[in-house]
Amino acid sequence: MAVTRAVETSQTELAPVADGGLKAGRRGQQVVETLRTAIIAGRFEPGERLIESALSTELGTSRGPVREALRQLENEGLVMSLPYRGAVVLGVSDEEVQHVLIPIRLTVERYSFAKALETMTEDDFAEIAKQVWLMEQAAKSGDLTKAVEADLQFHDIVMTASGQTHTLQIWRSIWPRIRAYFFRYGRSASLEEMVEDHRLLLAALQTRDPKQVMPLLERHITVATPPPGAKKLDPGKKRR
Amino acid sequence: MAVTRAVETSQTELAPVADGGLKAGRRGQQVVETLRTAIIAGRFEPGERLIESALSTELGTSRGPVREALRQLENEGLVMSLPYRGAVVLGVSDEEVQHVLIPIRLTVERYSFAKALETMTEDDFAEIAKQVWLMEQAAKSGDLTKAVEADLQFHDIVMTASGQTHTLQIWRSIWPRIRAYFFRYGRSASLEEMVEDHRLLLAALQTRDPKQVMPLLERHITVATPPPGAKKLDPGKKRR
DNA sequence: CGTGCCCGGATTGTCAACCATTTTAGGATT
DNA sequence: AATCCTAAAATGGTTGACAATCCGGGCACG
Repeated sequence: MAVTRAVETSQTELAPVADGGLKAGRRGQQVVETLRTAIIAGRFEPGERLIESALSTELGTSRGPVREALRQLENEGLVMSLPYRGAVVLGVSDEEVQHVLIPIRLTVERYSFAKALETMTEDDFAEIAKQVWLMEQAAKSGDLTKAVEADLQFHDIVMTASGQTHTLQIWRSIWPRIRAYFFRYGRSASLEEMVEDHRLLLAALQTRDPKQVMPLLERHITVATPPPGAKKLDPGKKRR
Repeated sequence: MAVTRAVETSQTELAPVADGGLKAGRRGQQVVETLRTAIIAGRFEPGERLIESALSTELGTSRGPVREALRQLENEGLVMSLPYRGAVVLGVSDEEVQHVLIPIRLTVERYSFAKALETMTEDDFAEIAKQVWLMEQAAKSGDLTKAVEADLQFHDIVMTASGQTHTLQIWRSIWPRIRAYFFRYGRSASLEEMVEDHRLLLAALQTRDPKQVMPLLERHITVATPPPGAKKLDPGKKRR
């Protein structure tokens, strides 16, 4: 009873999200995280269809949360959904990453970090230090996923601290595609470099001096941009 | 049976969306448009709560489409929703408009217009010309709403023609807040100026020469930026 | 032999009724 | 006056059923 696929057969298994009972919280959010992780990790190919009923039985929920999750993923640019045709996984072109996603990330992070310099508390710094430490551990054991998670948290903490609603919201809708891109094609710099970047950033943040922070930040964001060689995969689009 | 309000009593009436029977299509999408228009036009105050059940009865649909609509509006930055607390209308700070939203709009439109120069067909130009004409008519009769709608379509057509999925998606998530901002505080330039801008832009596009287009585009986007004097309104946010 | 039409299965969109979970606002108690 | 408690309000999720739409394949026709 193979699920219908639009591209290839890459039989992806998803663990139910309803079990355990330990991790509470809204089902829908867990569905989002499960699917997002799966897509970013490349467990779904671009072009592949995501069928609501299939996902809901696989994840052990009803269609409601799955529908909401798909909408969320659509806003994160990981899928595109067409009326009565459902959601398909999207790819990202090299060009859009370079010319649009990275510049936007630069814009939001520059603004947010500048704001955060004025508002961050000692607790915030401590929380960030924790993420740096986690990143170090992950780097030592070569756990890319954990390192990336810490990276993510690092930036999320700073941007949350800046208290800029829209900026944060936009950032959260941008990063998943960038991550997906770097996961699909050769990744960015080495894990060690990544840790070092963040260690320096934390130190700079503590000085609360924009002149210290901004160069590091800009370098950190723009450096992780490997040479092209990417194909796009960006299924069907019609006129308006 | 006044609806519960969090800020003031601004008794807003919404026409049902289910009637008529002429305009078909997914209910949910119509709900989105109704609410978006209402918010942008300022018929809901920032801080005001949007209650699913109230909206669904007012609009004549079930809660399902309303829920999806609220999610969509959340991605457009018009509302923010917190777990078990529902959706609240958001304001936009002057600063975020200047330092984040406008720069992002610049990024996506520059890229998209450049791409479109290579791909636009005669039909596209014709469709754009139609919007310019509609804008002229609206300007003559002083119909701001219609003029803005044509403006919107103008840019949407070009960006759709460019075929850049993510860029288009991001643009659609950005413009509503910018519109809301300009509607709330004194608007941008005059309608005549707006028409002239687009007329020139269309002519420039037809030359397919980036050197002709870009200066006009950048001026068009950045010019509409009235002096500050804005308050923010950006209800409750906690730590992560 | 190709072309176009029609049909039925698959999938999304919507509805309705219901219960669980959580927040919130009063009210009672101390 | 402050605290705790309770009940109403609202959201989150479930189920089951339809309606609307898309898509692929078979069939008749040129």
